[in-house]
Amino acid sequence: MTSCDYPNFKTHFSGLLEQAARAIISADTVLRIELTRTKQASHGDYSCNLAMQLAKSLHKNPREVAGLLIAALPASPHLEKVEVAGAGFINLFLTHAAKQQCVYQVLQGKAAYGHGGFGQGKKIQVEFVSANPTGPLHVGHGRGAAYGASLANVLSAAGFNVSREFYVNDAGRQMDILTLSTWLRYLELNDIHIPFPQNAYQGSYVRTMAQLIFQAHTNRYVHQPALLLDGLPAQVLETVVSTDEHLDILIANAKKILGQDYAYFHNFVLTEQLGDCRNDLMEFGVEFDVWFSEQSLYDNGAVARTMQLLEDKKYLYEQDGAIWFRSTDFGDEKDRVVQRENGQFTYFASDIAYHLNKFERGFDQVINIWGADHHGYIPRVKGALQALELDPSKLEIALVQFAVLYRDGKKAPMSTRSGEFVTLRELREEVGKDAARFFYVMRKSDQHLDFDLDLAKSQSNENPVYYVQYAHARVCSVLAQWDGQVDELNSADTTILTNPLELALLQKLIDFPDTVEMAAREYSPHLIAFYLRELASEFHSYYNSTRFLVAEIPLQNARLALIAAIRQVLINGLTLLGVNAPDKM
RNA sequence: GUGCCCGUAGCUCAAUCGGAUAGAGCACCAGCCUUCUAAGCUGGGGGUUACAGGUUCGAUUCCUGUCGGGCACGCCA
Repeated sequence: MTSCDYPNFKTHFSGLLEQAARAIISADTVLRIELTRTKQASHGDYSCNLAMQLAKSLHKNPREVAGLLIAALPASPHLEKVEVAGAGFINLFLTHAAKQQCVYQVLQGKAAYGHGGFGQGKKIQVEFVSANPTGPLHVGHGRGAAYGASLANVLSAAGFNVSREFYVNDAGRQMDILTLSTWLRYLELNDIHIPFPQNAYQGSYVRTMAQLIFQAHTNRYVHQPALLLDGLPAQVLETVVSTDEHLDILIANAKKILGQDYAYFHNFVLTEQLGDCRNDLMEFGVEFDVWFSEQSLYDNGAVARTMQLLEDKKYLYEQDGAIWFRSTDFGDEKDRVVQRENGQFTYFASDIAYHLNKFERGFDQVINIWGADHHGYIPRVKGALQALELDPSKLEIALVQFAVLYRDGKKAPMSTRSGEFVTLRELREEVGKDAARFFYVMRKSDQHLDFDLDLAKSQSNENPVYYVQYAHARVCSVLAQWDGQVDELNSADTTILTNPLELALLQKLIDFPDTVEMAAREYSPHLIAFYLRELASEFHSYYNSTRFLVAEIPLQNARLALIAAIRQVLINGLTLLGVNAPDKM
């Protein structure tokens, strides 16, 4: 059987219902055919509420409309029967043959089963993580990484041409603070002790970087540290409290004192942190097509050009020595500074240039995955796009709530600056990549995630990923004990598969491509995780109720074909989530 | 204070742009291994979907208000 003989049933039945509807309504009526999978077997396999939608405009009751629609419904070889039920639902029943043939679709489709053409090859960019390279990734970044990577996989499977991008904030003040922090720690190693500002980077990795530089260069970068405190009020030496101004003075002094060597420190810490980040993500199964440098937007003049564009369109003005963008023209609460009094561009300025650059690259859709704490930033970015006469609807911003950590039943503190945080690397080492990846996408991304570290570390069966992986391992075990090749199962007679458990499993396999499409449409990879749990659950029930390796060869082959197909779909789904499917557990 | 998000079983969460009797997991109770992996299965109890109104054939979903929680309100990124 070829794929054109075997349709997507949702699409197939939607088409039939549309034809039926056209026969009883006027041509200009807008139709929205909604076909949903039923929850109860007695309601058939697919259900449609079209009759209820049309009842009002036709001045007939919904059940009567449903009757008319069914009467006008073209015949289909895949349709066992159609019924009117409840308030006017049209319930469609698939033939057993249609379900049974799905096994061949899966076994022949292999890794491609579930992939579809919903995306029509459109170019879509997913930008995610984009963490400041100022320290290790923590578990909050981990969620964005897991969500973004899974979403990108899902979109790709659904037929989009996906580009995964990491925006490297290598130009900002935070990098200067990290550079300063590292130099201060380096000076300490040379027995020069300058009070370490409270709001500088406290993490031990800063000392580690200082150590590396010290080991390679001893006191080469000591210079004149006494000048570092120039311009600082005397009392800062007496107190640990430090302000932004304090840091800015230290940074400016450090640049002056170090001269060319400042660039060495800056480059060293950037390279070190970015490399660490990249390795961390790679080990987490998260890879990017593009690492986009913020600094490059300054180096190639993009920021200046973008500011000039806004200036030409009269969206910029000067006040209090700074340059402001009129974001209130586009619904923002207040106008925003793009160039500070000291001449420095803000993060927002380069971000406008970055988004202009994204649009110039010709994506049909751009998705930014941000931590939910950045939601207030959305209106100004969308406003900037409008100011540049770009279509804001092409930019989708998916907010990911931070994971809230619990340790010993209490919230664990998480702050990059204070150094009190659980890193993504620690999490991976403790619970494993698979559990972490699955755990992260078990919840809808815009919901808070309570991450119980003790539970996640427990390596017990409470980790839901084991349940799905175990189903896969069980199929592998059975097939290993059978002395045949899976390819032989393509000729199995699946019409023997008629018990309710088997029919439900067959329907579940049919659902997979629809689930992938839905996950892509809704930017919701968690649907894949839920689907996999359900498929695994139905398989485990089947496993416990039915013996596969039986004497009757046709029956055995039919059952083995089914579980081989289940295994394939488990693999395909787990792959979308970046989770391994081990043969043995 | 203003804006955005959220409130579903004891706990953590689903519920396909408004659909049929609101579903899972964990926890709890009772069962199932001389048979392909018990990291499994079967059965059971558990709900006024925060609260009060509104919209309609139908509301966990949309609107208004109240209460409770989170986040954001920088010339940080």
